[in-house]
Amino acid sequence: MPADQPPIPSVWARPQRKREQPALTREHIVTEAVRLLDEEGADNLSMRRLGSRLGAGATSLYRHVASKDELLELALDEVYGELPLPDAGEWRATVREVAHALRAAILRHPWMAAKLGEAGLAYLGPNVLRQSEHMLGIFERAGFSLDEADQAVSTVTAFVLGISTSEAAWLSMVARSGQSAQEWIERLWPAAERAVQDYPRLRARYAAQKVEDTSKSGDSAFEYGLERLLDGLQARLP
Amino acid sequence: MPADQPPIPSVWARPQRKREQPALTREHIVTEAVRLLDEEGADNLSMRRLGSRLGAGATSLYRHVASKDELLELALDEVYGELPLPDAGEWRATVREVAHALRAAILRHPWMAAKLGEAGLAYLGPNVLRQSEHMLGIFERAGFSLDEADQAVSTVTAFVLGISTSEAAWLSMVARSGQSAQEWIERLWPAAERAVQDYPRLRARYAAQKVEDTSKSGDSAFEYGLERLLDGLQARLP
DNA sequence: CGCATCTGCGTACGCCGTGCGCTAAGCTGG
DNA sequence: CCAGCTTAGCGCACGGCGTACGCAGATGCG
Repeated sequence: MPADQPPIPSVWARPQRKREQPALTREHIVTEAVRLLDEEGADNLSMRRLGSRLGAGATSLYRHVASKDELLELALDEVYGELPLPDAGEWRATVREVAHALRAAILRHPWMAAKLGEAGLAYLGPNVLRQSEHMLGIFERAGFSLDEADQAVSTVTAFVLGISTSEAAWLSMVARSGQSAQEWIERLWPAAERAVQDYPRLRARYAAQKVEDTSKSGDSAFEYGLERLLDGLQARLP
Repeated sequence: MPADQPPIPSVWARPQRKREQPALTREHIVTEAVRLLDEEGADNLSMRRLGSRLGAGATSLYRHVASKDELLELALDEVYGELPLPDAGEWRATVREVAHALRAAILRHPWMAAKLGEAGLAYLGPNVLRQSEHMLGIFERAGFSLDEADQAVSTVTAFVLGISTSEAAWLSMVARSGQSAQEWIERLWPAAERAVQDYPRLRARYAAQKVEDTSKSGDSAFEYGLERLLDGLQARLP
């Protein structure tokens, strides 16, 4: 380490970065965190790594964010902000649109599912609140009481979260492995075949899924469940 | 550190623990891990802590378990083993029973929800497989094709997982805080009130929930959603 | 200009998961 | 009964983690 030089009395040599923009903003940090999570997965988000991506030290982030957990809550709410607030005529179509959008967001950001599982939905992010209010409105206008609309929203959200979580876990696993989904299936196949051999129904299912396109079968399972749910809700209306 | 003593040539002094039972078994480790998770939450499970609970060093566990992740998969499957495989007459009642049992297991072991979110359901634990096969059978006997039974199982499971995950996250948060649920609500109240004040429907909902028993309202939301889902599925049968 | 305030950072602490190589206990074949 | 091999458990060490703390420089205010 060289001895610290005497300061050079020149305007040009002076550091002079005069905080044109504060260089580190909560917003900036959160959007970069989302990027890092998307690109490298939840395991690879550390304050040090995030800091260095922003050209800053790890502990500098703590000026803008209380803890890593808080940062993750912010990231979650950020993604919720991507969701639309559609308001078409027919309630089923509207709910369908929101449900599809939520699932799409989770599949775009697979780390979301696990984090939602830890944080729950009670954490009061403004975008989450806005989305909830909006969905309550949709069901109320469809003819549900506020009480029942609340339960309906919980039900639909739970279904979307639950089914997308499984898909997201699968996506994360494949992404971590660095292989393609097809390769991963091939590799898993022998173990899976052995595991299900005592279960005739599972065996038939696995065999069928081997030849299917994985993402297509996810789509159809999602749509099937969503329609059943909407059917069940619709039956409550006069 | 004292110099190592010369060995005492007596039968009684010799260590003599002759591996009556191997003292550390995969089974033993997994059940203790579940206990630790239940008592202290997922954040407080570390290999060192688990080891010391078993009177062993942290790295000794690795003789029986490949990694912490694998241990968690084993713990998950262990809990799945608690679930019943009911086989009564009416399919709705049977599905209801399984759904309630799964939710109860998640609420008993709140760490499960988050771990399921990371691992997905594709991890081939024998107890998970048995449960899946059983549910496929229930729906098939009810009159669904195997194809549709598979989607129905996914749907019901997704709903139960999704809604229980939210409840479990809430329970974990309360447990971590060391306070009672009621105290926690009181403390959160001012912030919540401020957050929802621009959203009339949410405001009404929050106000109503303040006086309700939290676990009761969880029960009723669960039952509502489950019945709607079963209604929607039943409509597919002749 | 002087001072209070705020931002970023270096250092450090106590954890974590886990790879590696040692010891000693049991098993096996002669 | 011995020699050799397998195996369970452990101590140590490495690199990484979240984050508390206090300093240094820049900024904004009187």
